[in-house]
Amino acid sequence: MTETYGIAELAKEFGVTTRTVRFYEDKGLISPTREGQRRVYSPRDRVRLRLIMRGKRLGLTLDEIAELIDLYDADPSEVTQLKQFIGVIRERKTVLEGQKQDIEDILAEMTQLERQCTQLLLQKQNKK
Amino acid sequence: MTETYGIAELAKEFGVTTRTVRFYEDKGLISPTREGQRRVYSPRDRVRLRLIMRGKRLGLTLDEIAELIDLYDADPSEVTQLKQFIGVIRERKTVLEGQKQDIEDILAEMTQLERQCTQLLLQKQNKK
DNA sequence: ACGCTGCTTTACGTTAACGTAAACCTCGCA
DNA sequence: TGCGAGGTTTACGTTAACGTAAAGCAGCGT
Repeated sequence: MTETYGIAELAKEFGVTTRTVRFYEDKGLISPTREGQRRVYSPRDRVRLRLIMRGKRLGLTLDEIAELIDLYDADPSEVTQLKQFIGVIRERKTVLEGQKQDIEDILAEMTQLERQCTQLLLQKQNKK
Repeated sequence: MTETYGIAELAKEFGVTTRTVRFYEDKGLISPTREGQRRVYSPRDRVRLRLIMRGKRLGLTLDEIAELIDLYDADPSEVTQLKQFIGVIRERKTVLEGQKQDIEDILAEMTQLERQCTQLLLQKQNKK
């Protein structure tokens, strides 16, 4: 018996509403089974939700997230598919590396700005 | 005479439409001067546009970007303001560091996935 | 004078990602 | 047996970030 979860349970864990969880199902991002009319979520569904949240934090759209999830899921056996698969991964990597660079740039600037402010603050307090 | 730019010029440089540039003005993100009825953009406006684009790449909303730009602009002289200012910067930094971590995690996974695929591809080709 | 090109305002349309409301099951229990 | 808590479907509403279309001015080349 593998573990299962209710919708409210999962929603709470990820800090979203049940509406949101159902919405993701509509979009085909997760596919819980049913127990009567109720949705039952597996650990696999939980993993997907975690991936979705991570994607959202990165500013991806749900469609983009769906693409990425499909990438993990699809078990490509044909050679042409494999090559294409690798291509998509590389593209994604390039984008992500760009974003990482952006973040590092901004972080550097902010650290600098923070230093200046702290400095200014110290000066002001010494004068008093 | 400091350099100026037309709207089409700037739009092209940043790969957006003129509509977008005007939209950012509506939102108060940039404030070009006028020459008759035409908009005239300064180097300062260009810098703002660059900041806006960077923010967008990071998945920030325009409102959030506006906040950040205000942070750079506001020249805070009061001590309480300064402290608040530093607080906001630290919050932002925390968020950004989280995102950076997310990206690094995903990048690692993708590299791994890519390796597996390349491996698989080689095997297939050797068998032929 | 005419027409083209580029800019302008005004305003309605569109997509993504949910929010929110209504109306209906159904299970456990007081 | 009644009912409240939590789940369900259906469907219309909302916000952000523009797209797109209409209609009009301004300069300038012929």
